[in-house]
Amino acid sequence: MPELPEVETVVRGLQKSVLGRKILSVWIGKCDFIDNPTEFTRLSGQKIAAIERFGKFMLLRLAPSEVPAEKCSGHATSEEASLLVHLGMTGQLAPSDAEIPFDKHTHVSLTLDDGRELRYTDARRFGRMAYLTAESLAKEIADAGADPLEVGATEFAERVRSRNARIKALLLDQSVFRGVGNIYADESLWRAKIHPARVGSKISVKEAETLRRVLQEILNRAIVMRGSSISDFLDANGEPGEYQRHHRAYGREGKPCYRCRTPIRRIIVAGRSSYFCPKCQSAPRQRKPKRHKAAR
DNA sequence: CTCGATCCCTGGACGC
DNA sequence: TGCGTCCAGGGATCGA
Repeated sequence: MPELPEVETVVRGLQKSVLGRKILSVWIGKCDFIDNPTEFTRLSGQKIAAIERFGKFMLLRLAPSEVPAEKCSGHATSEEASLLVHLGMTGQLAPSDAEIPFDKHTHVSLTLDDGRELRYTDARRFGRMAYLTAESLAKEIADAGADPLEVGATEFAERVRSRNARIKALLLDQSVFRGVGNIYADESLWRAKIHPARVGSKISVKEAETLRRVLQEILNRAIVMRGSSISDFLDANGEPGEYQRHHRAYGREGKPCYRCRTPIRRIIVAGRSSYFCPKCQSAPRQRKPKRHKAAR
């Protein structure tokens, strides 16, 4: 499942393989995951001028490809557009030789000026694509949370401690921090010894800083290892990542904690599986007064 | 504001 | 082999 490190890995691969290429034509299959499929015709003739990661999104910045100098006098129409890509759970964006047949779940294919095709393949179609004008891009950016790799101690603590939602929910909330998903949320909480059901406002400044530090360490380390391949994540070269070998909590239900050997437990927090060590990550003192649950 | 529930979607695991 | 069932999960949305 692509989170920040996986998306960063794909972006770096695409920067090497398709940056600067011109898009000659567009093919679209199923398009229920595309905001505005009819706009995709505008991709033709544009150049991939930059490729960036924004949270879990990839942003392919487009630029009108050069026109013979004498012909372009106006050039005012060039409102900079972008192609937004979210890989969802099973999305892949990678160049492919044009002769290779489409995968069963290839839904978008952009023919490039070097004969290859940049293909989007996504079995579950939990991803998202959109052709964004500068204006709609600005709105996407305005709605996003802080970049977890760049956020400072003060802002991190503020974003956590000003909320009454559980820390797990806050980490997953893309309007709080952009790019963190279930794996890296659990991994960072385990490392910081914070229970996933702790309420944000009850996290101490010290704990928040520990969490920020380990989250950044984990994300950076995972980027170096080219992400975690849990289900079917492959980078832009079709290769899996390695970070899943370093998971300490995620997916380890019943297995011994790497610190204290206590079996890792799995509970649902914020509607998501949450793996944690019941000994290292002590439960919040006061749970909400849930009548039947409290009785024992 | 925060929560849970529901939906989207398919493949993989599992039971029979 | 082939069903049926359950589960995974990011995000949108809706009602409590």
